[in-house]
Amino acid sequence: MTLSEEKIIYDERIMKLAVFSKALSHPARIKILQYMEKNSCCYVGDIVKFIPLAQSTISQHIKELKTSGLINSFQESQKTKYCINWSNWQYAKALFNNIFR
Amino acid sequence: MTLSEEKIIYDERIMKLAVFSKALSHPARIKILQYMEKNSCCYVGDIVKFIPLAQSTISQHIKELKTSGLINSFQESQKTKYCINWSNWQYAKALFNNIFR
DNA sequence: TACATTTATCGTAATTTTGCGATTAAAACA
DNA sequence: TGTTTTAATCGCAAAATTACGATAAATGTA
Repeated sequence: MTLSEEKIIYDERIMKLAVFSKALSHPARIKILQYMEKNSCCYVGDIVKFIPLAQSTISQHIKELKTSGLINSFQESQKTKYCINWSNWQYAKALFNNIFR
Repeated sequence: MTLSEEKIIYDERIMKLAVFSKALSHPARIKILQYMEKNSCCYVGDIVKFIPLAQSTISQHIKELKTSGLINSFQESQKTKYCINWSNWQYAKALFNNIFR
């Protein structure tokens, strides 16, 4: 990044795979996803009870999962419900299947 | 890590999945793996020609892939040959398949 | 023997990640 | 209305990641 000052361009699918992989690269985030898969959705409080990390830390991990596109959120008055984003989930599945072909 | 000073213990499969995901969480490393998959193996120099990053940076990425267990290395006099570690590759495939079930 | 090739490693800087406690904001409830 | 519940965000510190150039070590070649 010194000589050219240009960022390398990677193709779209590689970037998506990197983003999904990064989402999965922390064990707490894997546990959160597993919980959501099993229970279809969750609230932040469920995960706080499930994983021994501070509420703010759990919130941050969930935010990252959301940024990756693997989950989305629905406002339910005072609570926020988080669920797997199944279309991106399928996309991720396809990308991982493709590389581990 | 302040109150308890104890690290959370995650189960073995979750940790492995996190490690494999981290390996895949950088686009350059994905490209390296794709190159190796196609060409069965590679030398550092091949990747330096393939991806516009400094040789030291490529070396670092390859080292990380090796640490993750997804690749291994064989010394060939002055060159080092890197190849996919197929048994761990299969293991990774199974873990990703399992979570994206 | 001198030089070239190949890769690893060191030192460094910039950025990102991880984790926490404290605080805030909004809705629900008594 | 005051209190509780739920979750987001801020500020901060420690650690890890990413990238580079410089250098070193080992082998091959002229």
